[in-house]
Amino acid sequence: MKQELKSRETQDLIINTSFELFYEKGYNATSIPDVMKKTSLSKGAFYHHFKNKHEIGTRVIEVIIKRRIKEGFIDPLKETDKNIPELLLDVFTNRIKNYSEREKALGCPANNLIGEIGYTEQDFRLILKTLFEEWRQALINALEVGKSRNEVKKDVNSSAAAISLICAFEGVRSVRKVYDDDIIFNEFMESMGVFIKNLGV
Amino acid sequence: MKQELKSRETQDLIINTSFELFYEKGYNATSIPDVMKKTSLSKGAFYHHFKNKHEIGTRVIEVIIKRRIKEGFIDPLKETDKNIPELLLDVFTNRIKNYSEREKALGCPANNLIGEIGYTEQDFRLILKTLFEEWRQALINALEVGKSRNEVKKDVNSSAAAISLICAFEGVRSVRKVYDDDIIFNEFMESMGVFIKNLGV
DNA sequence: AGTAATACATTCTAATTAGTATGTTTAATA
DNA sequence: TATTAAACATACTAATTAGAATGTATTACT
Repeated sequence: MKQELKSRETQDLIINTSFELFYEKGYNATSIPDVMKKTSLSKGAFYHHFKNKHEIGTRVIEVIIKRRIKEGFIDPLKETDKNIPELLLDVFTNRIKNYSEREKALGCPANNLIGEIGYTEQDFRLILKTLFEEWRQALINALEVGKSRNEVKKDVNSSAAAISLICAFEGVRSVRKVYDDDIIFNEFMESMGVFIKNLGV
Repeated sequence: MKQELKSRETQDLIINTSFELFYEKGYNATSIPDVMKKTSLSKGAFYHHFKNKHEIGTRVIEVIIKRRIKEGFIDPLKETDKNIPELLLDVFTNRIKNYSEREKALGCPANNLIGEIGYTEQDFRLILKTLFEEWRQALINALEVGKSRNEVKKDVNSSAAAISLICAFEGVRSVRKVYDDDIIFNEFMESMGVFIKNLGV
């Protein structure tokens, strides 16, 4: 059992380190030696636990990126006892405003991967698609709950509003990367706030 | 003079080919041999005309990507004799709906580059920033003209609306890449249409 | 206690890379 | 026409890469 624990620990270390480097330098620009140097482990350790670079890529998406979006954007939407527009406002503006400089400068890890992979890595794309779809459904559900409680306008197209929020969010994070300052970022956040408030009755 | 013409022709071929491969596979995943194999020219030709990979990267952004955004999104905004909301609707929804399958699947070249480059390629980021800023100014200007002619609501924050349009556009193109189908894409386009119509009086 | 399997480290290979050096041919120039 | 310079091609180097092969120490199992 001690061995299994050690194995898990090492795998987690490799996955976390890979995520950090993918996030900072991009997937293609990060090599396995790069990752393993940072873990202070050997290349042998890597290939003992993972088949190849593609596998660590999928693991990073499945474990880290998925968790980040779930914890930050999907799970909070399940607190449907709260007022829905306020909940959305909190998730999409307040939370984002408090991002660290690093996170603002480096953008959204999921979005970065999407940008980097063309038609090449279809596996990555499909995992991300499932994740985005889960996110979209959570938003739709929240909006529908809001409608049923008369917190959200009945004529709001939940599906369209959901996808708008996701697109807008991914969009700012990209554009913010280019600008690397908060001026346009905050300006957009205001618009986003207006948009969300307009969903409410 | 014949020599200079040939030189220009070759450079253009290398730049165009580089763009295509960067667009399809990403900047980091594309090698100089990759590019030169596709041009049917030799590596010597590349290094005769360009200093290194970084230079072709900047040239691709400065020449191809800049041109695409200017022709597709900035120049049309200068036709301010047209009704502004209609103009925006045309640029941001109609035009995009008619994108080729390839363009929809591969996303926005500028956005892809932003996703791929972290803090690494600051030079690329700065060129793109200038381009985005030009785009934003053109949008602001169009909206202001619209206000002066009473086509756009006076209480619209032109700057915020401009950045919203850019972020939304870049956002969909990312999200569309993940989904790889037109359902959410068209749904978002509708929302975008509503947003633009709401800018009008 | 002895055997096997796991968790690595070390060493290797074969491919690919960016970039250089050195050709050769064609075109411009004096 | 002779010289020079530009437009490439060919052949190289040195580094880096993914991944395999082979070692060794530690843990689990009988």
